[in-house]
Amino acid sequence: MAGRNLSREIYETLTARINQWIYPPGHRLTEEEISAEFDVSRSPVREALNMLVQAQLILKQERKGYTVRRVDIREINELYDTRLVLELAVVDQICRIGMDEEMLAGLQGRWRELIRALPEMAAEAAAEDERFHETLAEAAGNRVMSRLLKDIDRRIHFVRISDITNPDRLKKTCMDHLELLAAMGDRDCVRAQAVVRQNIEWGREKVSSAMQEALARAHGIM
Amino acid sequence: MAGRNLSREIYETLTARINQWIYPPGHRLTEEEISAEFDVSRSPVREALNMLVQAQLILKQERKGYTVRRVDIREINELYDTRLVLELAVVDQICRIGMDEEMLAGLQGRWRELIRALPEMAAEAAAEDERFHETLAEAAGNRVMSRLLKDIDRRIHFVRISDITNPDRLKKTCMDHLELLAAMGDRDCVRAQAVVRQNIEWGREKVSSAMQEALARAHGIM
DNA sequence: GGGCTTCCCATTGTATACAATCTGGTATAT
DNA sequence: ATATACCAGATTGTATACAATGGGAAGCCC
Repeated sequence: MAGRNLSREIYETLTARINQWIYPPGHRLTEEEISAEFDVSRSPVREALNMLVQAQLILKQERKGYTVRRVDIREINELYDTRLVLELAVVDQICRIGMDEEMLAGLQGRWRELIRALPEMAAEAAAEDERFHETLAEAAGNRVMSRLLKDIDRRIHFVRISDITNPDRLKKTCMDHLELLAAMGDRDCVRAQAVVRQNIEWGREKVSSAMQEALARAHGIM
Repeated sequence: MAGRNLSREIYETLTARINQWIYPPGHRLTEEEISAEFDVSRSPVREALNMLVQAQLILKQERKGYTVRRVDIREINELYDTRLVLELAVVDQICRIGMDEEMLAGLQGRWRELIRALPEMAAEAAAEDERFHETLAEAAGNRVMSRLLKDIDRRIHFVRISDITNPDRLKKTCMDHLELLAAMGDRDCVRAQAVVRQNIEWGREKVSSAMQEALARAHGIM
């Protein structure tokens, strides 16, 4: 059973399960059990679990085991605060140095497309949204911030997914993105930052309802 | 050879060696070699190396090996930019909510002590400095930012160490910290942010000279 | 019955063996 | 002389076996 990277595959599968609450918060994971399920040895499983610990998705208690991290409202708020700070900096930087015309046009095109083809495109929208923020951070010329934003997004993924799968919310997300792009095109920093602030705060308000949805979905599956 | 956590010990030893440029950028590391040196199996070594990859200190090329990451000036600048953004947010938040009187007094006391006992205290100053920024982030009530700042500090550690070991620079660091504390005590956000900005920009200017020092130190050791 | 002790089981921590893959060089054919 | 095929060494990827630890349940003493 060798060839391609097992650790990564297992990591991604487990990540998905955690995000979908198939493994709900508090769920216990053991190396033995997972290696049995995937029919691999403990070695790659162990690496996958270590990655999940690094990604802050699970908790490791030495010699005791792994558990899916409980949702901590305060922490989610801190993540939103941090994301806000970083995105404001990114947008500020872009307004300062200006955005590549081609990139701007490309993003606008894609999001206009998306808003037109709603809600069939919803599935692709999730990935597209992550790419949007990633592209912005890169446009600002700061790969470190780009990566931090990605890490933060991963940790609030289960909340954001609600924004995306719900057609109404997705529509608002599209509008926000287009307005943000327009503001940045005009290099209007104040307006751009206002959009970002509003967008993120609006997402934050949805946290508790998103959690309920996640819980319901988890129960629906089981 | 079991009992305490070998991976962590190895990780910390290797981290120190990388920061001191005992393993200079580009240096190759192999699991076999390290396990031989520490007289342990490849398992804990492998975990330690994975941690170093996560910490962005080394690079892993699948089925080829590990190398100490080369210093990338652009990346260092991005790290400084990110650190600036986060620290400004922390200070802003503290000015907004006010700082615990006791904590403020404690920090002021310690840094006045440090500045008085210069330069004998230089050794302790390094750890004290990291604790300072950590305490601030916690005072702002955002543990996520605290952790991110810590991660960033780890990655620019070899630069910061120059600021600390050099008596003149250390003195300036102390003064900056005291002024920052004073400004935050007055809840004077503008002044506090100005101090932070100045302090970080000043550190950034020292990057290239710090790198030369690190290189010289590395050669001196060898 | 309550508290203490002891033992066993679950689980991770570590060691070792084997498989797969990449790199480089060398031999061979043209 | 050059290009190609192939072999050997180095290195990580994976599997398996054993050690150590911690927790909980059962049993025992009071």
